[in-house]
Amino acid sequence: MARVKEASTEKRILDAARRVFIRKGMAGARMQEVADEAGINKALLHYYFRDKQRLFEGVFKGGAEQQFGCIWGALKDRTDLFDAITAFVSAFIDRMVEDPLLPLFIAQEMNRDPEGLRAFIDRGHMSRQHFARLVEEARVRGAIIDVDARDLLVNMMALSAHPFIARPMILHIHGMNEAAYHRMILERKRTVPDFIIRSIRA
Amino acid sequence: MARVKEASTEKRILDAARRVFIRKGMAGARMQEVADEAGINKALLHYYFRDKQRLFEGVFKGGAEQQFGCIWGALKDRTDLFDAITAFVSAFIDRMVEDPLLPLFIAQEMNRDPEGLRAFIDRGHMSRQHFARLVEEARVRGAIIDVDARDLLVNMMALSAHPFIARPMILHIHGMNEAAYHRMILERKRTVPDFIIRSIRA
DNA sequence: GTCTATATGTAGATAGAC
DNA sequence: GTCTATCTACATATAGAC
Repeated sequence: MARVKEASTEKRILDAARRVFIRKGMAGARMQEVADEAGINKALLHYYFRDKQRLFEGVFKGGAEQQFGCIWGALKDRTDLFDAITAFVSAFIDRMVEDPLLPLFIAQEMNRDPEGLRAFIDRGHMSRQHFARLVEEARVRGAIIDVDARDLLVNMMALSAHPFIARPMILHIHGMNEAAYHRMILERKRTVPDFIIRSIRA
Repeated sequence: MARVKEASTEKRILDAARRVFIRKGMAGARMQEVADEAGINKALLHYYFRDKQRLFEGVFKGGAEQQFGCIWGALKDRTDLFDAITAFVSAFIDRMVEDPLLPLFIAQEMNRDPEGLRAFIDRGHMSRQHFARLVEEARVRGAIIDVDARDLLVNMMALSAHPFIARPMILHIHGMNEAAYHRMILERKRTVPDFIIRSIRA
């Protein structure tokens, strides 16, 4: 038992399916591609997960905490709005660097089936309430101008997520190569919070 | 000839295909659905456009001017950076209200085939150069802090496009109904330029 | 040009041997 | 549990009548 175990077949299927679904979306994903990427055979997918839909759910249901927990979590511990904004954007970008296609995938699938990935999102509810309180508190003590907390959160998510969603467009428009793009992304962990804070500071 | 003509079959196919492709993406779109929506029969699609790929190209090749011309055009005529930002965001949002699924579709398809929609994007090249000059000019005369024009443009596009791309998520996260969402979108024609300008003003 | 009917290809799903 | 072989369903594409 001291021997390092190979990842179980089920685990390898889930990992492979996750990559393929995120890369191609539900409609574009092929069971064959998942099988190939898991190093097994198509029939075995159906043995573990009855059909494509269930495989999809097996991958993404209940994975919300793992996917976004760290991002919403970054908000939770903060007592200062500006710190919260900085931590959120930084955590968001860090997470997306690991899985650059995730935001596009989620946008795609939520559009196809708004109920489907609801669990994906719900987990941050407490954190969002906390964030709204930080905004209100900062407004009361005159640290920021009068802004809508929901609008602000939309802007934070937009500025964090969009460079990943629009990656091919940005590469093309600005004639960037991989390295330049990656540099821009990393710099945005600093420039985006600055951008946001400058615009709301009283 | 004074009689009002029905839209030609080819035109109706293109219109229907456009709607279906934007709604479902290339992978998710079905020829049958296009045929139904055009009020004709599947075989006729193949008569006019040899296959699905060519239909897709027939819809989206060369349509760049129509799709984005008005947005880049909004930049072109401006001599003041702040006016340019306001006009761009406003034009972008107006355009997206007409076709709310367009930004998600483009992100999706550019990811699938980065070459495919290149023509879609290229048209704004002159406008982007003009925009970079406006940024530089504003910086020289001390109207704004030192910002990277490319980053700024990314932020403008992010703040304009993301609410459309993430619509289902925003509805869900903030517990909005259609009306509230629509109100927020329209208000963003004002709040987003304010947000941007505040953050770069010297 | 437009239709009905049909062929072809591909992907999801099952049967059954090992 | 894992494989090969096969079935079924569906989507794209074509043939041919009108």
